[in-house]
Formats: sequence, structure tokens, C-alpha cells
Amino acid sequence: MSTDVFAALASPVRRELTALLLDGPRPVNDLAAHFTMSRPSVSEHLKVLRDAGLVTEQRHGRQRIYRLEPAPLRELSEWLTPYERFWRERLAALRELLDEDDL
Amino acid sequence: MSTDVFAALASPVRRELTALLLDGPRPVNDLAAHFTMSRPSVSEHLKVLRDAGLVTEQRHGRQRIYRLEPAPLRELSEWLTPYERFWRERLAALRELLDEDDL
DNA sequence: TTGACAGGTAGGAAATCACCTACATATCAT
DNA sequence: ATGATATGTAGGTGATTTCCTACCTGTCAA
Repeated sequence: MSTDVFAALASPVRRELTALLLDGPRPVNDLAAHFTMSRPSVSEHLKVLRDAGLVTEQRHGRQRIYRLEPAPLRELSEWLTPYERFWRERLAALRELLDEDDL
Repeated sequence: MSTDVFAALASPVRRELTALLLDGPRPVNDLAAHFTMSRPSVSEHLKVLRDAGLVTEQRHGRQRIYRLEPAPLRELSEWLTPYERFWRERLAALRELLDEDDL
């Protein structure tokens, strides 16, 4: 998986941006309004998300509409799969232990 | 979710470490052997993983056995849940579109 | 055409990161 | 007690990140 998906999501600002885009595509100013930081900084965060493939932009007049892309998130989920198996095993082992000792 | 789980996993070295620990607990030297970088640097990466709660250490003689912890990974999976719903919708929409146009 | 608006880019400063080597600490074996 | 082993910490350096304030470009409206 592209290393930059994790790196892109490592910033709370960028996670907030992806969360906002979950409700639907939005222009930059609309997104920037949710932050106290300057608009150019938000633009830079969007560039990181773009480079990671997490969002795409579509020009619409003088606006650029940003849209969330599902593929990298799905890859992240796939990366997580073996760990999911791992924690289920751990949970099952814990339950088994409790059953043995307590009753 | 703790911001540092994403940040901790943003490094390929640390993702490799967690992958190694998926096979079971290991001492530091064993882990460090998989990398070309110096052992102290690996130690520092382990500290980042520890601070994120992704691993715990257990002293055993002069070794420290590192073990993967399931909780933060499960939190990551939970964070992903709404996006999972999102990409399923997108996929369904795409299929619907294909059905309409092609046949 | 001129001005306002949307948004990207440049350049710079402060903070953080990722390495390194040297060193400190604790444990085990002799 | 002494030396070897396992590992963390200190301190430094260069690269990267994250923010800022200008500034540039393209589009719409009057």
C-alpha cells in the first residue's frame, strides 16, 4: 500500500478534512471555513491528501470541488485485515481464560 | 482515537515492526536484525510504537520482549467504519451505472 | 476591461523527525 | 568482581513538516 496514505492521515487536520468530505464533495473555501488556520495552509493539506490519492479535485468555474476517493481507504482496510484476525484471536483467548477461571 | 496511532504507523519501518510482531512477541535484537539501520534507531521506533500503545514490553532477564497490542488497531478499524460504508455505496453506484448503460 | 473572488504557489521560520555514534544501565556467566 | 550481552538514552545533524504572509493565475460580473 502506498506509504503516504498513513502519512496523509497522520495529521488531525487532514483526518478532519476527509471526515468533512464524507458528507459529500466541497469547494476549498467551504472546507477551509472549518479551521482556524489560513486558507493556503488548508490548500497545502489538500495537496497532501491529493498526492496520497485520498481526494481528487474537479474544477467548476472558479471553484475546485474536492471529492473523497474510496480506493486508498479500502487499501488501508485491507492492510488491517491480518491484524483484525489477530485481535479476534486475542479476544477469544481472553474469553476462554475467563470461562476457565471464574466458573 | 489517539492521533498517534496514525502517526506511529506512518513510518514503513514501524509498520514492518508491527508486521513482525504479528507472528508473536520478540526481543529487540531479533527485531533489529531485520533492518539495515542501527539498533538504537530501531529502539527509538519501538518507543514511538509504545507511546502509541501499539506495543508493550515485558522484561525477561536482560531482554525486553515486545508484544503487539490489539486495542489501538481495533480503534483504527472503528475509525475506518464510516468510510467502509462510503466506499460500498460508491461501488454499488458504479455497478448500477454499468448495469444501466451496458445491457 | 476592471475589479472581486477562488484557490494555488513561493519563500521562509520554527518545530519535529529520523538517523547516527557514544555512552549509561542492568543482567548473566565465569 | 569482571566482562560480555541486551537495550535504553543523550546529543547532534540534516531532512521534512507545518504554519505563515505575500503573490500569481484564472474566472465571473458589472
